[in-house]
Amino acid sequence: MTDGKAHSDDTASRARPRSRRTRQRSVIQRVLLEANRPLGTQEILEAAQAKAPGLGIATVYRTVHRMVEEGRLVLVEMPGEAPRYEASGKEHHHHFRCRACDDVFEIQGCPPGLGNLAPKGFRIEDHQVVLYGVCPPCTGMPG
Amino acid sequence: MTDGKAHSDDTASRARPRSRRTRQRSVIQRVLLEANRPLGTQEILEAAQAKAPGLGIATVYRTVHRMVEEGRLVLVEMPGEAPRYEASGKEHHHHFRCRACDDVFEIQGCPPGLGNLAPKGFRIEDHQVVLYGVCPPCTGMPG
DNA sequence: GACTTGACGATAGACGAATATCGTTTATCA
DNA sequence: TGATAAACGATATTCGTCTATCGTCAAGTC
Repeated sequence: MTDGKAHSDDTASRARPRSRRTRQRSVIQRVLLEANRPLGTQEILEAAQAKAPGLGIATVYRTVHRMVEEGRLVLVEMPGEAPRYEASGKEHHHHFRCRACDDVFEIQGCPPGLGNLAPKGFRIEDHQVVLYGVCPPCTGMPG
Repeated sequence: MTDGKAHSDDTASRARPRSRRTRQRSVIQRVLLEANRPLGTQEILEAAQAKAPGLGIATVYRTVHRMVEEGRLVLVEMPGEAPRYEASGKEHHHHFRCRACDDVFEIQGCPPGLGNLAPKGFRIEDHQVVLYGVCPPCTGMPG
């Protein structure tokens, strides 16, 4: 570090260059925050390009990383798949992955007794539950 | 395809060439079947090389794939990590991942009520539970 | 409107995991 | 024991994901 906190704009993290509000950035943010499910980079790219033609994959990565750093986005990893991202600040929840459309949905709630699963000696700090099956649209049922 | 099934050796799967019992193969199999936890390809390689110096990574992949095809091994995927493999035929179980040593352990049992987690309309076919924390050796406790 | 520089798009490169290739070794069996 | 081809080790190649680079564009500011 050089002179550290220069004057004011010195929030929690480091003094990052003042960010600009661009069309691409707001589109990507809107896509992510309005989706009620975790999206992968390719999904984000396609959804964003619908609203901002020409938008490139590098911008998706740049924006996603920035949002994660800012704490507005959370990384969601499903076994054997590329990372997805979802809006942060939600209540504790898990995910459901549809085997028909490959989309991932949020599942509220949490099975009880998870803390007692591991035998004595294991210190459990966290957990993750993934459900697999078919989502309502793919079963032909309404939401 | 040419003439299809030629004469006899036409079991359930395709007619695979008669397999040979080599030192490398038995070492890898033993490593996997004796480990009571899922192993990654690198782990397998290192463990196997201890008993069969010079053993190469290609042989690990070859053997693992063969064992999966044969149904003797099961693919275990943890979020955001490379595949692991464990002996098949075990009872339904889940996994615990130690954040200190990165090893993955089997956890017997299964939290109740998983089938009721998803809202109406979702057809749940399967599930996976991953626990994170610190394993007994890493906490300094005995097994 | 002009300037500064953060952000953009395109794309080459890095990276780790997995596969394909190929000459050599060796298990198997007549 | 000798012939045959499965299996081997080494390594080049591929693959998907992500990062770095760079010339251009445009948001923010005076």
